[in-house]
Amino acid sequence: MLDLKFIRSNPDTVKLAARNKGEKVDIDKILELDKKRRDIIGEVEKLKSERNVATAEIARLKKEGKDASGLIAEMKKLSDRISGLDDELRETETEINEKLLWVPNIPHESVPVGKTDDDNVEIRKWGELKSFDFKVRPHWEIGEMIGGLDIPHGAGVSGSGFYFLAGPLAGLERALINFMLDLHTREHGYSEACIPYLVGESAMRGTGQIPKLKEDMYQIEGDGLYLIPTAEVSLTNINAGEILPPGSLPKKICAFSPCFRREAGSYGKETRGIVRVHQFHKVEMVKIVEPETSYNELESLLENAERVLQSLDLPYRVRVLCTGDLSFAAAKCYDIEVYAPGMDSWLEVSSCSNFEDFQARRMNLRYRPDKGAKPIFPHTLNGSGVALPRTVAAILENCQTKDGQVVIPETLRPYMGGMDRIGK
RNA sequence: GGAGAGGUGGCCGAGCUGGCUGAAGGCAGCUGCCUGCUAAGCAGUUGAUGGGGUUAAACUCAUCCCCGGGUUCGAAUCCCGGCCUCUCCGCCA
Repeated sequence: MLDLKFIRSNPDTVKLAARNKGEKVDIDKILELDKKRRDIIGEVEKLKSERNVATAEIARLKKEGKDASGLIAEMKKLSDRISGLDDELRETETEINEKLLWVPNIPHESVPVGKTDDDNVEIRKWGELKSFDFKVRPHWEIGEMIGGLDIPHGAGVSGSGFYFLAGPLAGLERALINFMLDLHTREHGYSEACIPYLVGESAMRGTGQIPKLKEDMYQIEGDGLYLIPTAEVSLTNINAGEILPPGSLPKKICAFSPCFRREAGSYGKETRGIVRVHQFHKVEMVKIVEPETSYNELESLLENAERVLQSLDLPYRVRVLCTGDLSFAAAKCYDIEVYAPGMDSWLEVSSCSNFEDFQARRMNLRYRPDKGAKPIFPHTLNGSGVALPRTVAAILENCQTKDGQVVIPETLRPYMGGMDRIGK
């Protein structure tokens, strides 16, 4: 959420940002409502001030045993007017807030202006694309060959977009989770958290999934809860509504969680295999930091995520998203895409974003820089470190052998009881 | 799920037979003073949001005692709904 005062004094900046992001919002309508709101406030507060004076007078008269009925009758009328104006004010504010929730964050000046995925700019590549002296297979074929990737039964139990992992492949999944958490907690300075997977509507609003992306969320009927699409929601909202004390930033937390996404409207795209599913596991990193430091923190967050792929020796590229591909709440975002030779495509396994104070404002998360200082909105960031199914797919495809085995990356072997390959 | 109790400022804790109570008292914090040092003591001070105002402050007005409604000239105080916490019972990994 943007600061209403900022919108008031920089309407053109906000309009341009929305246009570059491909969002339609009526800023002028918001400004008009804001004007109306301030007019009402001026009037209603004047009346309340009058009432406060009269009320004290009534109290005094009564104490002295004098008659106050005339004044009381007068105040009754005044109070009616006040409550009428209060209603109107409340309605106006509700309307403004509702509209503010639909105003996207402003892209950072370093973000390239563009429309689609094609306008994203590659920052760097890491690792060698391996050459194979046999016909490389996509991960779903390898998964079937070595056993353990069971998509049909997932579909049978839960519908399309769900799958089972079994045996050593399930072990690979668990090894990856443990490895990533160990890396981030032991070497990157994050503290580990176990988090709620079901969250309330206010948390979803806080990080920006609601209202705009509501259709993509699984909702629990009857309880008003949502299944998290990412651990970001629980982690970033952890101190929502609070004022963090001096010295408490930066706060760096990571967590493993399942992620649930309806993927509404994306059928037909990338549906083979396990690169687009309704439920997957992910290790997520979240930072809450002082505003001046947030862009440095974004770079180190990105490095933390890259380390995962480097340790696994998987080639990847990093791209900075253009304005049109940037998500609603983000000011800047890097995607990390791992190369999958079987599919001959780059799979997004991490998004590292800086939201500046957009989320903090929505969830009223504040920070007091020094004792006695005014609270400010901290900046929030998050990045996947990294998403599992696509990483598993990339391992299967990059580490496959001619005779249909998969060589386990050395880093993971200690996590798999020393096992060095999967397959017959 | 059933039965009770409760949610007040950074913390503890009064007020809750409605009226200078944004809120006593205490602790913590800050600023002076004082005392060889420390401790103690004395005086003062310390919340948030929004409107107006200012280059910025100062200043000023309104609102805020879990949240949302209601009663009333006036509510932290009374009434209704919700959320959360605690205790006991039931259930359960």
